[in-house]
Amino acid sequence: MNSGQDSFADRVYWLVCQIPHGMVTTYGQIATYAGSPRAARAVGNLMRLSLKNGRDVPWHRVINARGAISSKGDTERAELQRRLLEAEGVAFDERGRCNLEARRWESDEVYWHE
DNA sequence: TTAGTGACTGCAT
DNA sequence: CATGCAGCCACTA
Repeated sequence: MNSGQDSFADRVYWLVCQIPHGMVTTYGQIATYAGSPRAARAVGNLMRLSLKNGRDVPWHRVINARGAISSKGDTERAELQRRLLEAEGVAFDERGRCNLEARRWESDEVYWHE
């Protein structure tokens, strides 16, 4: 769909913007759709940068593969992320995990392929 | 060009 | 289950 001109970061941002309200997806999933299955960690970094740079993307809809919110020290952001998701109807249990099975968003089209 | 960074992940314990 | 850890990767300075 896109000419290979765009960077990994561009594809990631585009994909995250496709996640519907009330749905979530994982770093690994975005990385896979963006064409680099093992770059989940890099996706996390990009989400961090997007927030820092005030990019207009629903970064809060991206969580880890265990269905939880990755805090890694930034409890402040983690709580905000949880509030934003709960406001969209995504519930978290006592262990801080949501029903990924039911809430996971999956792209309905093959966006990127080499 | 290179080394440092970290919102990840799967597997072993 | 929960923890720990090594492997992986794109972005930055």
